[in-house]
Amino acid sequence: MSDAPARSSYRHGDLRQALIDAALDMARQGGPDAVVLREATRRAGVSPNAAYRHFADRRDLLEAASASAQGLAADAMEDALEAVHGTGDPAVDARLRVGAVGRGYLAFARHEPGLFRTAFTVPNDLSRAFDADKAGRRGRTPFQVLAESLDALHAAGVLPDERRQGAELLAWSTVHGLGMLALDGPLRGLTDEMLDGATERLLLMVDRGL
Amino acid sequence: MSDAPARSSYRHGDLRQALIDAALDMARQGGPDAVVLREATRRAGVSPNAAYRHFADRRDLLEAASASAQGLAADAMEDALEAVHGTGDPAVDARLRVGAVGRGYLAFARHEPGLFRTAFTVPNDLSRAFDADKAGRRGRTPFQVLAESLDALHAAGVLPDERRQGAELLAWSTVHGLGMLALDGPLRGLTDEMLDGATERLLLMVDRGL
DNA sequence: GTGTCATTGTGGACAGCGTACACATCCTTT
DNA sequence: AAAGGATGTGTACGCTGTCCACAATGACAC
Repeated sequence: MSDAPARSSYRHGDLRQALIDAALDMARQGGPDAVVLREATRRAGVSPNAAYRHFADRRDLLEAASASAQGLAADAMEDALEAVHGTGDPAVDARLRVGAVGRGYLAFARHEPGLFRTAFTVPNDLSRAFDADKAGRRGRTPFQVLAESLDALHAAGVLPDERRQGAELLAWSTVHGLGMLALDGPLRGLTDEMLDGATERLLLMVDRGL
Repeated sequence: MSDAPARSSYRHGDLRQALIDAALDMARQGGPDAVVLREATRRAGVSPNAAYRHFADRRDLLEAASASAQGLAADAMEDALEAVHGTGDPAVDARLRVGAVGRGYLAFARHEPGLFRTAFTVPNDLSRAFDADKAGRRGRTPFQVLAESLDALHAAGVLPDERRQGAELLAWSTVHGLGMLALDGPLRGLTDEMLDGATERLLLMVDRGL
């Protein structure tokens, strides 16, 4: 538990990113409420007020951390997507991919509950769902990953025209609800098996009901 | 903005309930994070530490407020249920009622966002989903209202045996997800019409997909 | 180089929070 | 009337987010 790395120069280098990293780390453990500005500056080896040169206030820092967390969520979704083995049948593949997106989302919720809540629980409207700072390693935000998988479903003829619009809402709501209920909500303490079962049934319902 | 009612006696009367009411009021405006213990004691006209005679800590107070909020959510669901006009056909009626439960849940989310988040976002596992302090005016908790409407669906023969178990998870996840996304999540700022549309499509999907 | 200046850091201060500890007041029971 | 538990008060502590004035730094014009 030594002090901070004691930067050599007066300037820090990249304080903004260091603060976001620290915030992300706290968020990982305790969710958005666990993000405390002073502690972030402490970890960066800097005085509390230094943070205000990079963020308007705590909320602002939290939003930056939330954006990063969304990027990590996107990565989890891309992971799941890459794990899909194509069958050659475009319609089947498109459906498999939509399912994978949902599975990836829920995997992220389960493996990184703190980050999940930080990503999707901090106010943040749709108009900014495409900001680059929310993108994962492949350059897509979670919303984009979902939307494009639905586009493919549409292109493959599985999802009829009149049901394409707003399909994001349905799909997202469903998996998001399970994630939230299983995390803080009344569904905590479900065994992994029960969650797996619920996940598959949910995805089946979406597949049929979209 | 006068001071507190200045209770006549040294004892308060029912401080516990007064604190819960104050907490509920704060939660109504700003959700769980807006519940501050000291402010609650101020509103009750009592010193900060008095709260500790009735609650272990802030979290404990918040949980009591959450339980009350769940009772109010149950009321909204019962309201929606009472608004259903029976058709005489048990199967149709059962389906209508399940839909009404979902609609009531989402109506509560929209009309009382702060209370909704207080009710369903504060950790709280299933094992305590039947506690009396979470019940509404008709004595049922939100979970019970849902579960019993699904029982009816099952009894009417609409929901086959093998799909009855865990059906709560599916139904609840779906509406809860929409509620959360529309509140703090990335779906804020949707117009009422869009929300209404999404709600109905979602309920339709559940009706078909359960 | 030297002077100027915006940028990015520090230090000290303040109010508000949750909570601990010691003490005061009241109600009930004997 | 005395005792004792329940419920309230007072004071205090460390922590938080944030404000203000000031200091160090690096970039650029001359």
